[in-house]
Amino acid sequence: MDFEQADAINQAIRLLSLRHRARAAALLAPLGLYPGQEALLLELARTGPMIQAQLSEALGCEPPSVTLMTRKLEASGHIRREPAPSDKRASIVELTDSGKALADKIKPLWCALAEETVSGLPAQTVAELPGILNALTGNVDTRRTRHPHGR
Amino acid sequence: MDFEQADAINQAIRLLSLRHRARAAALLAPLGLYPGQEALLLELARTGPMIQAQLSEALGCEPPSVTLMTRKLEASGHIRREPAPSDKRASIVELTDSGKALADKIKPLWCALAEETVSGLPAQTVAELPGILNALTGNVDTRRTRHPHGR
DNA sequence: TAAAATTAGTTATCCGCATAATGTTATGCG
DNA sequence: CGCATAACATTATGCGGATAACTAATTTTA
Repeated sequence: MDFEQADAINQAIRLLSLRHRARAAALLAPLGLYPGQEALLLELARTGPMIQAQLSEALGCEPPSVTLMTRKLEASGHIRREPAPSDKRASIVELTDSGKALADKIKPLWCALAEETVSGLPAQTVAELPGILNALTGNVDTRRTRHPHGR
Repeated sequence: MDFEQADAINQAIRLLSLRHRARAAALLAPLGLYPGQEALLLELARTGPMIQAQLSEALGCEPPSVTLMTRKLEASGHIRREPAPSDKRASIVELTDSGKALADKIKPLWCALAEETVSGLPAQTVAELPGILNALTGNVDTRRTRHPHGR
């Protein structure tokens, strides 16, 4: 692949990251949320209470990031952390009523963001989009797919 | 659009951002670069010297971000900043010899990253990918959607 | 031409996310 | 058993990127 084409792809991904995140930030700001926090709330709303290690896995970010996110969301009253009875190392994270209400407010915003993002594209492209993006992600994911002679 | 589908799209974009950036970071680390800096060096290599406001426009990030990036790249000797003769407010940014050499080292890495990213996808999808991603970006770009398509 | 508005750049501060190092608890094995 | 190792969580630190507030220089306009 020549550099022009490679740069077009890499730059497009970089710019999409910046703009999609910025747009998400603008939509979430009225709810008092920063981008990234909505993923945590939605995951808890979808799957139910879980410990931080599971959240870290589900969100695809590292445990220290989850520590900070949960601390802030706990401070704002949207989640609650309780010690896990079966494992004294772990904290079970769950939504408060406030957090559940907030998750319900996020959902329509999330739909609006996705619709805005794909507007103007052919329906077939939209339908294939998640699969394509996940394939790209899987190709560069060094998190789960550890290589034999890596690190 | 229902929430499931919307979330699949938004989450896929979020995860791709994280993973692609992380992979870029791993590739750039041996060169002493952090992700984001390569875009600045490549833009200068492509277009030549320009003032920071033009860099900000080209990179799609805000002027304060450019201030920090240029300061660090100047400190590591890869770029040089000179006062613009025609406008005493502006600084002209250009690559040093070290910066030019570094840009040439980045290019193969950038090609490798793009190839890795799209590996396994049908050639037609790869060919359409930049256009699709740019369309998505344009849809959520609240910054300034002028320019058609350059580079 | 003097005043107002715009533009270039910097500083300060915030957030998300990362890695490294630390303390604590579980667990696997000899 | 007991001890080494792995796993959960946290703290500290650093980077990219954002906004807000500011200085200084340029342009517009009254």
